[in-house]
Amino acid sequence: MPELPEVETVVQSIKGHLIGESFAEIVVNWPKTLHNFDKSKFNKIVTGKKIIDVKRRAKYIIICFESSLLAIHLRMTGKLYAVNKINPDKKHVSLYLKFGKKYLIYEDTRKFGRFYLYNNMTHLNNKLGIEPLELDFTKEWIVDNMRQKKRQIKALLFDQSFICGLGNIYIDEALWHAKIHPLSISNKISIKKLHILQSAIIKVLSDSIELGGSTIRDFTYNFKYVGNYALNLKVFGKQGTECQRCQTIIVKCKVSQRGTHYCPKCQRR
DNA sequence: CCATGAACCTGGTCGC
DNA sequence: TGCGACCAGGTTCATG
Repeated sequence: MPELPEVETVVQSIKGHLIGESFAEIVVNWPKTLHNFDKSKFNKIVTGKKIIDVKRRAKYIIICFESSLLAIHLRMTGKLYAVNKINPDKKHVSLYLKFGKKYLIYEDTRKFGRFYLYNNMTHLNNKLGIEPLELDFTKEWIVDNMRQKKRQIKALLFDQSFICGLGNIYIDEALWHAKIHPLSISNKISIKKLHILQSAIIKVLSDSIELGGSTIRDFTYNFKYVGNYALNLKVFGKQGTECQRCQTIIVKCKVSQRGTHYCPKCQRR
């Protein structure tokens, strides 16, 4: 489920349920989900503590308490949602948390997702890069920082310590908008294209948030959540179809070990 | 510093 | 219908 817009969508959908409440119990079915703590540490530090905020940092969902926080990363298939009743037929429920009369369910088919427990944001802030939807992500920033690196642009955009929140879908989309080949080397891209890339990243992410994220395949959210941004995708999953700008057939290849979609005519190397 | 490949997991799809 | 190969929105670690 997880790039910035999808994570933001999750945060907005659970926030109202959680603020002001506190967790009464944790039930863990897949212990590895708890990355740097266990059930007894959770009970000491989190149980009974008031939830004062729920927010997003990069692709992490952050549940804040007075003097600690839970950071949740959905990785590939994690889903986090609030319900009034447990559904015992659900497969892949890695863990759930009871709060008030409700439950916060964490479901994860592939079991890659992780929960982290920290005192504050320092650890995450130290390893995460700039937030693309914050005001300091400017045209000057992207030009300065791309010039200092000498890397394949797609790999660089994947790097969460550089710009955070982008993933395979929105990288391909942003590069198409800016007419940049995914293998272009960061310090050789024209200033003009970098400027377009900066606005394309912001546009692609914020448009998607507005539409509730992209729901590819069957990743609907707790029945009521269906992201509609998939309708706006220009290249992701469009291999074999015509480019909307020049009618050339979109191709798919591998970059950074990931399926990569681009227009061979608009996006020259 | 940078690129590549493997590992972590399960399920869906495609070709034979 | 069955089976193997390959694919999937992410991150981290080891290796060259």
